[in-house]
Amino acid sequence: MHRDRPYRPILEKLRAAGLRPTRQRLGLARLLFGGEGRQHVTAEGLHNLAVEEEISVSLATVYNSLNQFVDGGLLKEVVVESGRSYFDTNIEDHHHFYIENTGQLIDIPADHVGISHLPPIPDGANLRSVEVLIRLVS
Amino acid sequence: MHRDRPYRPILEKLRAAGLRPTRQRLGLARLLFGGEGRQHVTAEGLHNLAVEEEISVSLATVYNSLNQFVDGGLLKEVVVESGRSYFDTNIEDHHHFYIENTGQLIDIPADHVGISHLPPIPDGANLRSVEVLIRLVS
DNA sequence: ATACTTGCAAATCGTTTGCAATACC
DNA sequence: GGTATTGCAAACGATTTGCAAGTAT
Repeated sequence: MHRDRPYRPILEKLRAAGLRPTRQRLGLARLLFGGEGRQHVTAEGLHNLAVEEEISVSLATVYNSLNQFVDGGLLKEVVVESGRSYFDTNIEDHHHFYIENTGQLIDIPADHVGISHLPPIPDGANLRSVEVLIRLVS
Repeated sequence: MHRDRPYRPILEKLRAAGLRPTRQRLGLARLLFGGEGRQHVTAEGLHNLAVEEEISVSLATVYNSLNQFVDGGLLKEVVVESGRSYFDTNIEDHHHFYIENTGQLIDIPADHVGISHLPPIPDGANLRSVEVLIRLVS
């Protein structure tokens, strides 16, 4: 690859996830994790962003990359609407506001929600996550 | 309509929601709210059930009916996976366990989860709901 | 050199819709 | 009779996949 900005940390991120740092994965990762760092994106949104930034990548590759980033622990998927997937660059435990009419997602740090007790987990099951989703309309 | 079991309460439910009690809506409503009362269904699951019970109804009508039931306040939609919608006959405020590998949903009554504090709601927004989803794997 | 990745177009999945035939009031 | 509802098939939007061409190590 030609002499682009190195972005060592992003390159490392990809390697850490076991992904070859290809032109398109580097470009997408830079949009997601570099500089201003997007919080929440949809596949289509990220593709549009890439097009604006002159990063040439197909929508199929955006989908594939997002899934690989999720599998590699670089992103979390947030499900708030059936039919559209959001991806969150915040991979820590946390919660969300979802503004239904605008489709906007807003992070809520885990410690801003106090959960005082939970029911016992069904036999034989293992806890994956506890997600609080606060639906709003504006 | 021929002399089927009357199921007065179900008929009333439909009327209350402003829906004509047609053969297929009555059949579906009976599956959902009558007797054993299913908790959680998908459109396809309900359609299969209908076929088993010899209720002749098309998948399109199942989808339409489920949406009408939601609009009429007879059902709630639960979003846990993008790409598939679950419908819940429990219309009270409550939470869910979701067993990811089996796709099983389990209700948690609202008072089994203690939420001690929430962050302030963004300006100009109105609260719709607070949903706790506990993801599990078994 | 080899295995992995890409892009395109076609395929798939769940869901919605147009419209003619049918059922409800 | 007039309007709402149904069923089918076609349309849909989001996402995935097969495969030939291109790229990273």
